[in-house]
Amino acid sequence: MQERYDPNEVEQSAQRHWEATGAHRALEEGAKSKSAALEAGAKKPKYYCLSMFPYPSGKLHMGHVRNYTIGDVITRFKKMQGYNVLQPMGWDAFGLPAENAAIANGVPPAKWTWDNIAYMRKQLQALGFNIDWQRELATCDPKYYRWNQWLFLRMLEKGLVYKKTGVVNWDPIDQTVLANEQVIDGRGWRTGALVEKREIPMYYMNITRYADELLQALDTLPGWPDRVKAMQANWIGKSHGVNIGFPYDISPLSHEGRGSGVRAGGEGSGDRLKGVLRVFTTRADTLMGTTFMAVAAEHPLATHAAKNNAQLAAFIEECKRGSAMEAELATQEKKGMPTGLFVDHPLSGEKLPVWVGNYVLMTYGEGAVMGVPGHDERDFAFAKKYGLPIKQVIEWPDNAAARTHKDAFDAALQPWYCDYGVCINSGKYDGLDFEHAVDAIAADLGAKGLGEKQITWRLRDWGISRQRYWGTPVPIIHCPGCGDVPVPDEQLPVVLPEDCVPDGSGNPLNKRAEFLHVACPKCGKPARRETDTMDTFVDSSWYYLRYACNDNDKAMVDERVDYWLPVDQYIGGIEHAILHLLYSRFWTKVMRDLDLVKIEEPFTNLLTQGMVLNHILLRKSGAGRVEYFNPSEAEFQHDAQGRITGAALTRDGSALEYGGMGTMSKSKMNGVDPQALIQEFGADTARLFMMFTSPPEQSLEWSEEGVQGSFRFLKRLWRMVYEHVAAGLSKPYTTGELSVENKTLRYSTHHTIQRVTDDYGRRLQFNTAIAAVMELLNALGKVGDNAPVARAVKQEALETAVLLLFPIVPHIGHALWRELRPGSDIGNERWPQVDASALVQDEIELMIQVNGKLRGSITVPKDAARDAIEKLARENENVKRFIDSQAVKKIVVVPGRLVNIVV
RNA sequence: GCCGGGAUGGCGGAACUGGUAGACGCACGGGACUCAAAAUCCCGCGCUAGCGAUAGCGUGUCGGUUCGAUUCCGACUCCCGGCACCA
Repeated sequence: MQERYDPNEVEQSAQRHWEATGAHRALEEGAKSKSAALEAGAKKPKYYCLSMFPYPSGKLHMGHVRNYTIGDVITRFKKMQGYNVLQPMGWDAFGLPAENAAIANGVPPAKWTWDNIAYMRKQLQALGFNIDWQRELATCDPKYYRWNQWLFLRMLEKGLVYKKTGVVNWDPIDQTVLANEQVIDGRGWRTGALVEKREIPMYYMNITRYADELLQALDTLPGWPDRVKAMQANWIGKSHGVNIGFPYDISPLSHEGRGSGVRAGGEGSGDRLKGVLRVFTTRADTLMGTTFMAVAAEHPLATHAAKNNAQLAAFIEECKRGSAMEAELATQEKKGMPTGLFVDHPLSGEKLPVWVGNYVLMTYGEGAVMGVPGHDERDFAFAKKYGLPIKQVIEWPDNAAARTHKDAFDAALQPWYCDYGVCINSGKYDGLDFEHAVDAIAADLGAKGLGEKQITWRLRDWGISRQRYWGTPVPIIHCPGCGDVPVPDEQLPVVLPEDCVPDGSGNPLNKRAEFLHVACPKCGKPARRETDTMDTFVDSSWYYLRYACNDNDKAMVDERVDYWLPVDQYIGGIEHAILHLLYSRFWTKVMRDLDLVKIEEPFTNLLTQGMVLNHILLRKSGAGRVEYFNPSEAEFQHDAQGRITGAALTRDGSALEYGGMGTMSKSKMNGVDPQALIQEFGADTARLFMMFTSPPEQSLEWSEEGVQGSFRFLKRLWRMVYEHVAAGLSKPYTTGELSVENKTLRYSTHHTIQRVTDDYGRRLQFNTAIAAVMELLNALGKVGDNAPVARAVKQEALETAVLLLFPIVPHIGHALWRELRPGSDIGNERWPQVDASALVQDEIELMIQVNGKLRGSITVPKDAARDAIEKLARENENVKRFIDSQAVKKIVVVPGRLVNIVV
């Protein structure tokens, strides 16, 4: 055995061995691997461990390394526990960055993407993951995306895909549609032109048809983090309320009332407009407090009123230009303008002015709200600003609990409140609580045909059309005679030409005659192919199914999907908590209803890993510009307590400002290249550092010293095995008399197995598992006894440490196991078992408290009686000082833990 | 604004079900080895007082429940993430 730990040699040798033995293949039969044969043919349970596939951006970043290491640790642990494990890998290969790269470098997105995939695959292989590479897939491969098209057509047949207009960001100079991220301060990122909103026809998937099921089924996912389920529930946004109609009969004569100074005009035109303005509200109990109506800028009534009112038209344009982002809507100043139109209150008949409000969303509910400034914060702000009346119609119920709450609220001096109470100033509804008031009001509205209870969803249908090149072509042909014709199945896939080079001005497919011009599948006459492509979330909505059968060119899925699915453990970033996971759940349910899969939900357990952070160093130059620097290029300065105060650029010593910790990103220049890390310390050190520095769900702070520490630990582990082996191998301990020292080490060994098994299997907390093994090795290093029995106990401890660490650092584990057990392969070893007899302790230590404060400890036999424990505790010298002459009121004994004497 | 998450030594973090706060590691200090350095090994390390035994204080702030609270409850402060065409 070599004395020095050489990660490079160890890792290459281990990887060659795994490659040669096919150690990472996943077979459906489950009984073909060597370790399974040891089980006398017993069929293994399957375990599907999946990490979210990467976008092939060029090279791996630390977030990938972390994500895939977590998955690999779980995979290898489960494998050792006797599961038939599948861990696949693939590429989320369509998307905007490839087009941006094409614009920048003139390289076709296809070439750029495939080159990136080749490089990143090498990087992943260098990390030693237990991945079955024969199942690899890339979503930009026609063999994959043809099934996007195929399922799209099935959904079209079922009415789950439909066409309607949608709003997009339009860059008038480049004549192209922009993603939100390409719009900066309302202008195109490349051209700087003011971006317009345009309505264009798009395809939508009817996810709202599944809204209720997607919401209900969250309760069937105990293995998902609560916060992810909360985010999804919130996103789906089911709310119970009442749809209320406010009738109007608009003629020029009705333009009276409030002196707004704005006239809707149209006098003499004589058109009367009759109808009903519909709103959705969850607070129908406040209907009698309505003092105005507010509609969205896109609302038909607003459009109508603006026809002859230039000022209003201008305001509407301003609103439309504004952001549709909820965060901005919620915090921006409430602005409005009266339309000059009035509607009738459905119950009181009172005339209510209709305003256009910038805080009303056309896309939610009916695009209009009833303004109840007495009991809604936004309405209140709006009414205050424009001098609209505020009417209180809810009073706190007459009970003490509510009154306290009310008083607290009044103390904040807010003249409105929106909590639930009983109706006042509401005529016949006075005295009714929320539920009864809503029922009564809904019934009365129903009798007049002006309202009914309704359930509204925040979730909207999923618009999948993208006016881009690098994506799955939508399999539709537009025929002047036959309309939109689906591409027949036998003509699939509609292959994307791979040699296009987008230049940023429009979709290059529109310039491809051979792609564009086709014969109509129905009538055979010249027709035009759809050039929109699909949202890349389509690609990622079902890739986890395809891993099971990526070689099937006859069907989207087959019976192997029934074997492997659902995914037992899914691992990925929290940033996908809503969209990707919701769309995947939706597709699973659609495929279930098409009899393609048998599962209800795709992912049984979900782990959302935290971000990888690093120091941010910056320098502000004159004109408000900020320049960022990579921490590896600087020396840090610390204060007396060791806190970072600043840094200096290594190359010229110039001062840099410290900007704290932030997510590794290109823009902040604080990324660390995993490749450099692997080259210097090896994959095992990288993996160990990632797993040791923080638990998977929390963010991870990069630290050069931390990496050094992980490397040092592996060197130490290597040396301990080396020294043990150099002194002659031993058989691991099985039976025989043990000294106290050896018994204690053996206790540590088995206690560590217990802790680590729980950390890997139940808690998914690897940092504490590693800490536990470190403790074991610390304990081992302290044993000086070298008699044969002691060496056997040490052999057992070392073997255990290597086995327990193997899922995290497989290469060194592979090498050390060969030394400890010449001729055997750790890849065939089972997870170590706890020997219960080793965990039996003769004596235990109990802490003694007096009035809850620690005052001493006693050591007692493990089965000591309560009386004896109390007696010993009271006799402790230090304890006596605190009891003094006071009477003991009570003694609490927590078995195995402590004694608390209360005086 | 809404929703979600978080706050523990100089730092990353541990304490799983209300029971020894600070495991493990990093940084730092001291020592051994060395001509010297690196590497490695050993010891110390929450704050304050004390030579020490030990004591007081201490888990963002304020209050509550309890024999006992980092953990449970109430109010608050600050930080981070998400909020519909990036993936």
